[in-house]
Amino acid sequence: MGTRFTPINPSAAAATERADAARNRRKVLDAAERLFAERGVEQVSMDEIADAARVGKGTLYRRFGDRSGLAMAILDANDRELQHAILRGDPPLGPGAPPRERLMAFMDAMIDHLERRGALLAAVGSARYRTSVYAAYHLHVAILLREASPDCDAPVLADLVLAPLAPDLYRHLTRNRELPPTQIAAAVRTAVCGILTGAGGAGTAT
Amino acid sequence: MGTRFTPINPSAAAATERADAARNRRKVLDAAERLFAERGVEQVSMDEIADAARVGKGTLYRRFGDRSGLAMAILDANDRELQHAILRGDPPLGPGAPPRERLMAFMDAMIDHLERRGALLAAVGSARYRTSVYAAYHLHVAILLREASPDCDAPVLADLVLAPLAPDLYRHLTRNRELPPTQIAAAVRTAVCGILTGAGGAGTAT
DNA sequence: GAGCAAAACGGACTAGCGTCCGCTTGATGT
DNA sequence: ACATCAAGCGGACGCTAGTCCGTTTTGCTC
Repeated sequence: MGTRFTPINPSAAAATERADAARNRRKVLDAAERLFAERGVEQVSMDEIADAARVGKGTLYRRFGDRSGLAMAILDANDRELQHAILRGDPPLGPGAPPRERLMAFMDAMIDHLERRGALLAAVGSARYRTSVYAAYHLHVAILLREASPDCDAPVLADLVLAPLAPDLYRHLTRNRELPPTQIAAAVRTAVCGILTGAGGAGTAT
Repeated sequence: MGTRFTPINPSAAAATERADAARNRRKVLDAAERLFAERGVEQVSMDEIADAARVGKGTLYRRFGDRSGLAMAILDANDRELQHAILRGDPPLGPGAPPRERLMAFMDAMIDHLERRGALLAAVGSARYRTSVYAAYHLHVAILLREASPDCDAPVLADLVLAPLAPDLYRHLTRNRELPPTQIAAAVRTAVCGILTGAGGAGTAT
Protein backbone atom coordinates (compact mmCIF):
# COMPACT_ATOMS: atom_id res chain seq x y z
CA MET A 1 0.00 0.00 0.00
CA GLY A 2 1.23 3.55 0.70
CA THR A 3 4.98 3.02 0.49
CA ARG A 4 5.49 6.77 0.64
CA PHE A 5 4.65 9.01 3.55
CA THR A 6 1.22 8.25 5.02
CA PRO A 7 -0.98 9.86 2.41
CA ILE A 8 -4.54 8.87 3.11
CA ASN A 9 -5.93 11.14 5.75
CA PRO A 10 -9.71 10.96 6.09
CA SER A 11 -11.12 13.66 3.89
CA ALA A 12 -9.42 16.89 2.92
CA ALA A 13 -5.67 16.46 2.61
CA ALA A 14 -3.18 18.46 4.64
CA ALA A 15 -3.78 22.18 4.97
CA THR A 16 -2.03 23.03 1.70
CA GLU A 17 -3.48 20.89 -1.05
CA ARG A 18 -2.47 21.77 -4.53
CA ALA A 19 -5.27 23.08 -6.74
CA ASP A 20 -5.17 20.24 -9.27
CA ALA A 21 -5.10 17.70 -6.46
CA ALA A 22 -8.21 19.17 -4.87
CA ARG A 23 -9.98 19.28 -8.23
CA ASN A 24 -9.16 15.64 -8.92
CA ARG A 25 -10.18 14.54 -5.46
CA ARG A 26 -13.61 16.05 -6.00
CA LYS A 27 -13.88 14.58 -9.49
CA VAL A 28 -13.10 11.11 -8.17
CA LEU A 29 -15.46 11.34 -5.23
CA ASP A 30 -18.29 12.61 -7.42
CA ALA A 31 -17.77 9.96 -10.06
CA ALA A 32 -17.49 7.18 -7.49
CA GLU A 33 -20.58 8.26 -5.62
CA ARG A 34 -22.55 8.47 -8.84
CA LEU A 35 -21.43 5.08 -10.12
CA PHE A 36 -22.01 3.45 -6.74
CA ALA A 37 -25.51 4.87 -6.60
CA GLU A 38 -26.25 3.78 -10.17
CA ARG A 39 -25.01 0.21 -10.10
CA GLY A 40 -24.13 -0.76 -6.54
CA VAL A 41 -20.79 -0.59 -4.82
CA GLU A 42 -19.77 -4.15 -5.67
CA GLN A 43 -20.50 -3.74 -9.37
CA VAL A 44 -18.09 -0.88 -10.01
CA SER A 45 -14.40 -1.39 -10.70
CA MET A 46 -11.67 1.05 -9.77
CA ASP A 47 -10.78 1.42 -13.45
CA GLU A 48 -14.29 2.53 -14.25
CA ILE A 49 -14.19 5.12 -11.50
CA ALA A 50 -10.90 6.48 -12.80
CA ASP A 51 -12.28 6.64 -16.34
CA ALA A 52 -15.55 8.25 -15.27
CA ALA A 53 -13.63 10.84 -13.27
CA ARG A 54 -11.37 11.51 -16.28
CA VAL A 55 -8.37 10.76 -14.12
CA GLY A 56 -5.55 8.24 -14.26
CA LYS A 57 -5.57 5.16 -12.11
CA GLY A 58 -2.41 6.32 -10.39
CA THR A 59 -4.13 9.49 -9.26
CA LEU A 60 -7.03 7.58 -7.82
CA TYR A 61 -4.76 5.26 -5.87
CA ARG A 62 -2.34 7.97 -4.78
CA ARG A 63 -5.19 9.82 -3.18
CA PHE A 64 -7.27 7.06 -1.65
CA GLY A 65 -4.87 4.17 -1.19
CA ASP A 66 -7.30 1.47 -2.18
CA ARG A 67 -10.95 0.61 -2.57
CA SER A 68 -11.42 0.63 1.15
CA GLY A 69 -9.91 4.11 1.46
CA LEU A 70 -12.17 5.45 -1.25
CA ALA A 71 -15.21 4.09 0.55
CA MET A 72 -14.05 5.73 3.77
CA ALA A 73 -13.53 9.05 2.03
CA ILE A 74 -17.08 8.98 0.68
CA LEU A 75 -18.40 8.11 4.11
CA ASP A 76 -16.39 10.86 5.74
CA ALA A 77 -19.15 13.48 5.55
CA ASN A 78 -21.63 11.15 7.25
CA ASP A 79 -19.15 10.23 9.91
CA ARG A 80 -18.37 13.84 10.73
CA GLU A 81 -22.05 14.61 11.02
CA LEU A 82 -22.61 11.66 13.33
CA GLN A 83 -19.63 12.54 15.49
CA HIS A 84 -20.83 16.11 15.74
CA ALA A 85 -24.22 14.90 16.92
CA ILE A 86 -22.49 12.75 19.53
CA LEU A 87 -20.12 15.40 20.81
CA ARG A 88 -22.25 18.53 20.63
CA GLY A 89 -25.77 17.51 19.64
CA ASP A 90 -28.88 17.23 21.75
CA PRO A 91 -29.46 14.46 24.29
CA PRO A 92 -29.92 11.57 24.40
CA LEU A 93 -27.33 11.10 21.62
CA GLY A 94 -25.37 14.16 22.64
CA PRO A 95 -24.05 15.03 26.12
CA GLY A 96 -26.46 15.52 28.98
CA ALA A 97 -28.40 12.26 29.14
CA PRO A 98 -27.36 9.45 31.50
CA PRO A 99 -24.84 7.01 30.01
CA ARG A 100 -27.28 4.17 29.57
CA GLU A 101 -29.60 6.29 27.47
CA ARG A 102 -26.76 7.79 25.51
CA LEU A 103 -25.50 4.32 24.66
CA MET A 104 -28.92 3.24 23.47
CA ALA A 105 -29.24 6.35 21.34
CA PHE A 106 -25.77 5.69 19.94
CA MET A 107 -26.66 2.15 18.96
CA ASP A 108 -29.83 3.35 17.28
CA ALA A 109 -27.89 5.98 15.39
CA MET A 110 -25.36 3.40 14.23
CA ILE A 111 -28.08 1.08 13.00
CA ASP A 112 -29.59 3.96 11.10
CA HIS A 113 -26.18 4.64 9.62
CA LEU A 114 -25.86 0.98 8.62
CA GLU A 115 -29.28 1.08 7.07
CA ARG A 116 -28.40 4.07 4.91
CA ARG A 117 -24.76 3.39 4.13
CA GLY A 118 -24.46 -0.35 4.59
CA ALA A 119 -23.04 -1.03 1.14
CA LEU A 120 -20.21 1.47 1.54
CA LEU A 121 -19.50 0.41 5.10
CA ALA A 122 -19.23 -3.18 3.92
CA ALA A 123 -16.78 -2.07 1.24
CA VAL A 124 -14.47 -0.74 3.95
CA GLY A 125 -14.15 -4.30 5.21
CA SER A 126 -11.79 -5.23 7.97
CA ALA A 127 -9.76 -2.05 7.55
CA ARG A 128 -12.61 -0.70 9.66
CA TYR A 129 -10.84 -1.53 12.88
CA ARG A 130 -7.77 0.52 12.03
CA THR A 131 -9.85 3.57 11.20
CA SER A 132 -9.79 6.74 13.26
CA VAL A 133 -13.55 6.72 12.92
CA TYR A 134 -13.74 3.34 14.61
CA ALA A 135 -11.36 4.56 17.28
CA ALA A 136 -13.66 7.49 17.97
CA TYR A 137 -16.75 5.31 18.32
CA HIS A 138 -14.78 2.93 20.48
CA LEU A 139 -13.66 5.70 22.78
CA HIS A 140 -17.18 7.04 23.06
CA VAL A 141 -18.62 3.66 24.00
CA ALA A 142 -15.77 2.91 26.41
CA ILE A 143 -16.34 6.19 28.24
CA LEU A 144 -20.06 5.54 28.55
CA LEU A 145 -19.43 2.01 29.82
CA ARG A 146 -16.93 3.26 32.36
CA GLU A 147 -19.40 5.90 33.52
CA ALA A 148 -22.17 3.37 33.83
CA SER A 149 -20.10 0.74 35.63
CA PRO A 150 -16.68 1.92 36.76
CA ASP A 151 -15.21 -1.52 37.48
CA CYS A 152 -15.75 -3.17 34.12
CA ASP A 153 -13.10 -3.75 31.45
CA ALA A 154 -14.45 -0.89 29.39
CA PRO A 155 -11.96 -0.93 26.48
CA VAL A 156 -12.58 -4.55 25.59
CA LEU A 157 -16.29 -4.44 26.32
CA ALA A 158 -16.52 -1.46 23.99
CA ASP A 159 -15.22 -3.57 21.12
CA LEU A 160 -17.70 -6.28 21.98
CA VAL A 161 -20.57 -3.80 22.09
CA LEU A 162 -19.54 -2.50 18.67
CA ALA A 163 -19.27 -6.02 17.25
CA PRO A 164 -22.99 -6.42 16.45
CA LEU A 165 -22.68 -3.31 14.30
CA ALA A 166 -20.23 -4.97 11.91
CA PRO A 167 -21.46 -4.23 8.37
CA ASP A 168 -21.11 -7.86 7.30
CA LEU A 169 -23.33 -9.06 10.09
CA TYR A 170 -25.90 -6.36 9.46
CA ARG A 171 -25.99 -7.32 5.81
CA HIS A 172 -26.56 -10.93 6.83
CA LEU A 173 -29.39 -10.03 9.17
CA THR A 174 -31.18 -7.82 6.68
CA ARG A 175 -30.55 -9.72 3.45
CA ASN A 176 -30.22 -13.38 4.34
CA ARG A 177 -32.53 -13.40 7.34
CA GLU A 178 -34.70 -10.56 6.00
CA LEU A 179 -35.22 -8.95 9.37
CA PRO A 180 -36.59 -5.40 9.65
CA PRO A 181 -34.22 -2.82 11.16
CA THR A 182 -36.60 -2.26 14.04
CA GLN A 183 -36.32 -5.86 15.16
CA ILE A 184 -32.54 -5.75 14.97
CA ALA A 185 -32.49 -2.50 16.90
CA ALA A 186 -34.72 -4.01 19.59
CA ALA A 187 -32.45 -7.02 20.00
CA VAL A 188 -29.36 -4.80 20.11
CA ARG A 189 -30.97 -2.69 22.82
CA THR A 190 -31.80 -5.81 24.81
CA ALA A 191 -28.24 -7.06 24.51
CA VAL A 192 -26.56 -3.77 25.37
CA CYS A 193 -28.95 -3.21 28.22
CA GLY A 194 -27.98 -6.59 29.61
CA ILE A 195 -24.28 -5.92 29.25
CA LEU A 196 -24.64 -2.62 31.10
CA THR A 197 -26.47 -4.30 33.93
CA GLY A 198 -24.17 -7.30 34.15
CA ALA A 199 -20.89 -5.41 33.85
CA GLY A 200 -20.78 -4.32 37.46
CA GLY A 201 -17.92 -6.55 38.63
CA ALA A 202 -14.92 -7.93 36.76
CA GLY A 203 -15.09 -11.70 36.23
CA THR A 204 -18.13 -13.93 35.99
CA ALA A 205 -19.94 -16.57 38.02
CA THR A 206 -19.58 -19.82 36.04
CA MET B 1 -18.68 -18.96 -8.74
CA GLY B 2 -20.24 -22.42 -9.07
CA THR B 3 -22.39 -21.90 -12.12
CA ARG B 4 -22.94 -25.65 -12.28
CA PHE B 5 -24.79 -27.79 -9.78
CA THR B 6 -23.88 -26.87 -6.19
CA PRO B 7 -20.48 -28.51 -5.94
CA ILE B 8 -18.84 -27.37 -2.74
CA ASN B 9 -20.13 -29.46 0.10
CA PRO B 10 -18.10 -29.14 3.29
CA SER B 11 -15.51 -31.89 3.22
CA ALA B 12 -15.85 -35.24 1.50
CA ALA B 13 -17.89 -34.95 -1.67
CA ALA B 14 -21.06 -36.93 -2.27
CA ALA B 15 -21.03 -40.63 -1.40
CA THR B 16 -19.56 -41.66 -4.75
CA GLU B 17 -16.46 -39.60 -5.43
CA ARG B 18 -14.31 -40.66 -8.31
CA ALA B 19 -10.88 -41.98 -7.40
CA ASP B 20 -8.91 -39.27 -9.16
CA ALA B 21 -11.12 -36.62 -7.61
CA ALA B 22 -10.50 -37.95 -4.11
CA ARG B 23 -6.77 -38.17 -4.76
CA ASN B 24 -6.64 -34.60 -6.02
CA ARG B 25 -8.74 -33.29 -3.17
CA ARG B 26 -6.27 -34.72 -0.68
CA LYS B 27 -3.29 -33.44 -2.66
CA VAL B 28 -4.73 -29.93 -2.67
CA LEU B 29 -5.66 -29.94 1.00
CA ASP B 30 -2.24 -31.23 1.99
CA ALA B 31 -0.38 -28.75 -0.16
CA ALA B 32 -2.52 -25.85 1.03
CA GLU B 33 -2.17 -26.74 4.67
CA ARG B 34 1.59 -27.07 4.30
CA LEU B 35 2.02 -23.77 2.45
CA PHE B 36 -0.29 -21.96 4.86
CA ALA B 37 1.70 -23.29 7.80
CA GLU B 38 5.00 -22.35 6.18
CA ARG B 39 4.28 -18.82 5.06
CA GLY B 40 0.95 -17.70 6.46
CA VAL B 41 -2.46 -17.85 4.82
CA GLU B 42 -2.30 -14.36 3.31
CA GLN B 43 1.07 -14.95 1.68
CA VAL B 44 0.05 -17.91 -0.47
CA SER B 45 -1.63 -17.54 -3.85
CA MET B 46 -4.07 -20.02 -5.31
CA ASP B 47 -1.68 -20.63 -8.22
CA GLU B 48 1.05 -21.67 -5.82
CA ILE B 49 -1.28 -24.11 -4.13
CA ALA B 50 -2.27 -25.62 -7.45
CA ASP B 51 1.36 -25.94 -8.49
CA ALA B 52 2.46 -27.40 -5.17
CA ALA B 53 -0.36 -29.92 -5.34
CA ARG B 54 0.64 -30.82 -8.93
CA VAL B 55 -2.88 -30.02 -10.04
CA GLY B 56 -4.41 -27.61 -12.53
CA LYS B 57 -6.04 -24.41 -11.36
CA GLY B 58 -9.34 -25.57 -12.76
CA THR B 59 -9.27 -28.63 -10.54
CA LEU B 60 -8.61 -26.57 -7.47
CA TYR B 61 -11.50 -24.21 -8.21
CA ARG B 62 -13.90 -26.92 -9.33
CA ARG B 63 -13.47 -28.64 -6.00
CA PHE B 64 -13.37 -25.72 -3.58
CA GLY B 65 -15.12 -22.89 -5.36
CA ASP B 66 -12.80 -20.17 -4.18
CA ARG B 67 -10.25 -19.24 -1.57
CA SER B 68 -12.93 -19.05 1.06
CA GLY B 69 -14.16 -22.54 0.26
CA LEU B 70 -10.67 -23.95 0.47
CA ALA B 71 -10.22 -22.41 3.91
CA MET B 72 -13.53 -23.91 5.03
CA ALA B 73 -12.54 -27.32 3.75
CA ILE B 74 -9.31 -27.23 5.74
CA LEU B 75 -11.22 -26.12 8.82
CA ASP B 76 -13.80 -28.84 8.37
CA ALA B 77 -12.05 -31.39 10.59
CA ASN B 78 -11.84 -28.91 13.46
CA ASP B 79 -15.44 -27.91 13.05
CA ARG B 80 -16.65 -31.48 13.12
CA GLU B 81 -14.68 -32.14 16.26
CA LEU B 82 -16.09 -29.04 17.93
CA GLN B 83 -19.63 -29.89 16.93
CA HIS B 84 -19.19 -33.39 18.22
CA ALA B 85 -18.05 -32.04 21.57
CA ILE B 86 -21.11 -29.80 21.67
CA LEU B 87 -23.64 -32.43 20.69
CA ARG B 88 -22.28 -35.52 22.44
CA GLY B 89 -19.34 -34.45 24.58
CA ASP B 90 -19.12 -33.99 28.32
CA PRO B 91 -20.70 -31.06 30.15
CA PRO B 92 -20.42 -28.15 30.44
CA LEU B 93 -19.80 -27.91 26.67
CA GLY B 94 -21.88 -30.98 25.91
CA PRO B 95 -25.45 -31.68 27.01
CA GLY B 96 -26.28 -31.95 30.69
CA ALA B 97 -25.16 -28.63 32.15
CA PRO B 98 -27.58 -25.72 32.62
CA PRO B 99 -27.86 -23.44 29.57
CA ARG B 100 -25.93 -20.56 31.08
CA GLU B 101 -22.92 -22.72 31.74
CA ARG B 102 -23.13 -24.39 28.39
CA LEU B 103 -23.14 -21.03 26.69
CA MET B 104 -20.08 -19.91 28.63
CA ALA B 105 -18.28 -23.12 27.75
CA PHE B 106 -19.26 -22.64 24.13
CA MET B 107 -17.85 -19.12 24.04
CA ASP B 108 -14.61 -20.33 25.60
CA ALA B 109 -14.36 -23.11 23.05
CA MET B 110 -14.91 -20.67 20.21
CA ILE B 111 -12.22 -18.36 21.49
CA ASP B 112 -9.88 -21.28 21.69
CA HIS B 113 -10.80 -22.14 18.13
CA LEU B 114 -10.10 -18.56 17.06
CA GLU B 115 -6.78 -18.64 18.83
CA ARG B 116 -5.68 -21.77 16.99
CA ARG B 117 -7.27 -21.24 13.60
CA GLY B 118 -7.71 -17.47 13.43
CA ALA B 119 -5.83 -17.03 10.19
CA LEU B 120 -7.92 -19.59 8.32
CA LEU B 121 -11.15 -18.36 9.86
CA ALA B 122 -10.28 -14.85 8.72
CA ALA B 123 -9.68 -16.18 5.22
CA VAL B 124 -13.26 -17.42 5.11
CA GLY B 125 -14.35 -13.81 5.40
CA SER B 126 -17.96 -12.78 5.18
CA ALA B 127 -18.95 -16.05 3.49
CA ARG B 128 -18.92 -17.20 7.10
CA TYR B 129 -22.54 -16.24 7.60
CA ARG B 130 -23.78 -18.41 4.77
CA THR B 131 -21.94 -21.44 6.07
CA SER B 132 -23.68 -24.50 7.45
CA VAL B 133 -21.12 -24.39 10.24
CA TYR B 134 -22.27 -20.91 11.22
CA ALA B 135 -25.86 -22.06 11.01
CA ALA B 136 -25.10 -24.88 13.43
CA TYR B 137 -23.45 -22.60 15.97
CA HIS B 138 -26.29 -20.16 15.59
CA LEU B 139 -28.86 -22.83 16.24
CA HIS B 140 -27.00 -24.06 19.28
CA VAL B 141 -26.78 -20.59 20.81
CA ALA B 142 -30.39 -19.80 19.96
CA ILE B 143 -31.60 -22.95 21.70
CA LEU B 144 -29.56 -22.18 24.80
CA LEU B 145 -30.86 -18.62 24.88
CA ARG B 146 -34.43 -19.79 24.51
CA GLU B 147 -33.91 -22.30 27.32
CA ALA B 148 -32.41 -19.66 29.58
CA SER B 149 -35.03 -17.00 28.88
CA PRO B 150 -38.03 -18.22 26.90
CA ASP B 151 -39.40 -14.80 25.98
CA CYS B 152 -36.38 -13.31 24.28
CA ASP B 153 -35.86 -12.93 20.53
CA ALA B 154 -33.47 -15.87 20.52
CA PRO B 155 -32.68 -16.06 16.78
CA VAL B 156 -31.50 -12.48 16.52
CA LEU B 157 -29.81 -12.44 19.91
CA ALA B 158 -27.91 -15.55 18.86
CA ASP B 159 -26.37 -13.62 15.97
CA LEU B 160 -25.46 -10.80 18.31
CA VAL B 161 -23.88 -13.20 20.79
CA LEU B 162 -21.82 -14.71 17.97
CA ALA B 163 -20.77 -11.27 16.69
CA PRO B 164 -17.86 -10.82 19.14
CA LEU B 165 -16.43 -14.05 17.76
CA ALA B 166 -15.97 -12.60 14.29
CA PRO B 167 -12.45 -13.50 13.15
CA ASP B 168 -11.71 -9.94 12.03
CA LEU B 169 -12.53 -8.53 15.42
CA TYR B 170 -10.54 -11.19 17.22
CA ARG B 171 -7.56 -10.43 15.04
CA HIS B 172 -7.93 -6.76 15.89
CA LEU B 173 -8.08 -7.44 19.62
CA THR B 174 -5.08 -9.74 19.64
CA ARG B 175 -2.84 -8.03 17.07
CA ASN B 176 -3.66 -4.34 17.17
CA ARG B 177 -4.62 -4.10 20.82
CA GLU B 178 -2.32 -6.96 21.85
CA LEU B 179 -4.73 -8.36 24.41
CA PRO B 180 -4.22 -11.85 25.85
CA PRO B 181 -6.93 -14.41 25.03
CA THR B 182 -7.77 -14.74 28.71
CA GLN B 183 -8.74 -11.09 28.97
CA ILE B 184 -10.88 -11.31 25.86
CA ALA B 185 -12.54 -14.46 27.16
CA ALA B 186 -13.28 -12.75 30.47
CA ALA B 187 -14.90 -9.77 28.75
CA VAL B 188 -16.92 -12.06 26.50
CA ARG B 189 -18.15 -13.97 29.53
CA THR B 190 -19.15 -10.73 31.21
CA ALA B 191 -21.03 -9.60 28.14
CA VAL B 192 -22.83 -12.88 27.51
CA CYS B 193 -23.66 -13.23 31.18
CA GLY B 194 -25.24 -9.78 31.05
CA ILE B 195 -27.22 -10.57 27.94
CA LEU B 196 -28.57 -13.76 29.52
CA THR B 197 -29.64 -11.88 32.60
CA GLY B 198 -31.14 -8.95 30.73
CA ALA B 199 -32.95 -10.94 28.07
CA GLY B 200 -35.92 -11.85 30.24
CA GLY B 201 -38.55 -9.64 28.58
CA ALA B 202 -38.90 -8.51 24.98
CA GLY B 203 -38.30 -4.76 24.53
CA THR B 204 -36.14 -2.47 26.63
CA ALA B 205 -36.47 0.30 29.17
CA THR B 206 -35.03 3.02 26.85
C1' DG C 1 -11.04 -56.02 -22.20
C1' DA C 2 -13.40 -52.79 -25.49
C1' DG C 3 -16.76 -49.19 -25.86
C1' DC C 4 -19.00 -45.32 -23.86
C1' DA C 5 -20.92 -41.45 -21.29
C1' DA C 6 -20.16 -38.77 -17.49
C1' DA C 7 -17.08 -36.73 -14.53
C1' DA C 8 -12.92 -34.59 -13.85
C1' DC C 9 -8.69 -32.39 -15.51
C1' DG C 10 -5.59 -28.54 -16.68
C1' DG C 11 -3.91 -24.59 -18.48
C1' DA C 12 -4.90 -20.69 -21.52
C1' DC C 13 -7.70 -16.72 -20.87
C1' DT C 14 -10.17 -12.58 -18.88
C1' DA C 15 -10.65 -9.00 -15.71
C1' DG C 16 -9.59 -6.36 -11.67
C1' DC C 17 -6.37 -4.53 -8.14
C1' DG C 18 -2.59 -2.02 -7.01
C1' DT C 19 2.40 -0.33 -8.32
C1' DC C 20 5.93 2.13 -10.79
C1' DC C 21 8.19 5.67 -13.02
C1' DG C 22 8.90 9.12 -16.71
C1' DC C 23 6.33 13.32 -17.72
C1' DT C 24 3.45 17.51 -16.44
C1' DT C 25 1.72 21.11 -13.54
C1' DG C 26 1.33 24.32 -9.98
C1' DA C 27 3.42 27.00 -6.20
C1' DT C 28 7.20 29.80 -4.81
C1' DG C 29 11.00 32.96 -4.91
C1' DT C 30 13.41 36.54 -7.68
C1' DA D 1 7.57 37.23 -16.26
C1' DC D 2 10.68 33.44 -15.54
C1' DA D 3 13.20 29.66 -13.29
C1' DT D 4 13.02 25.96 -10.27
C1' DC D 5 11.48 21.83 -8.38
C1' DA D 6 8.53 19.28 -5.34
C1' DA D 7 4.02 17.51 -5.82
C1' DG D 8 1.02 15.44 -8.65
C1' DC D 9 -0.37 12.90 -12.88
C1' DG D 10 -1.47 8.86 -15.78
C1' DG D 11 -1.28 4.82 -18.07
C1' DA D 12 1.61 0.76 -18.98
C1' DC D 13 2.76 -3.08 -16.22
C1' DG D 14 2.75 -7.22 -13.08
C1' DC D 15 0.26 -10.20 -10.31
C1' DT D 16 -3.71 -12.80 -8.64
C1' DA D 17 -8.48 -14.55 -8.60
C1' DG D 18 -11.58 -16.95 -10.94
C1' DT D 19 -13.71 -18.91 -15.69
C1' DC D 20 -13.98 -21.72 -19.85
C1' DC D 21 -13.64 -25.43 -22.76
C1' DG D 22 -11.11 -29.01 -25.42
C1' DT D 23 -8.86 -33.23 -23.70
C1' DT D 24 -8.24 -37.12 -20.50
C1' DT D 25 -9.57 -40.37 -16.99
C1' DT D 26 -12.74 -43.31 -14.66
C1' DG D 27 -16.29 -46.55 -13.69
C1' DC D 28 -19.75 -49.19 -15.91
C1' DT D 29 -21.72 -52.39 -19.20
C1' DC D 30 -21.47 -56.11 -22.17
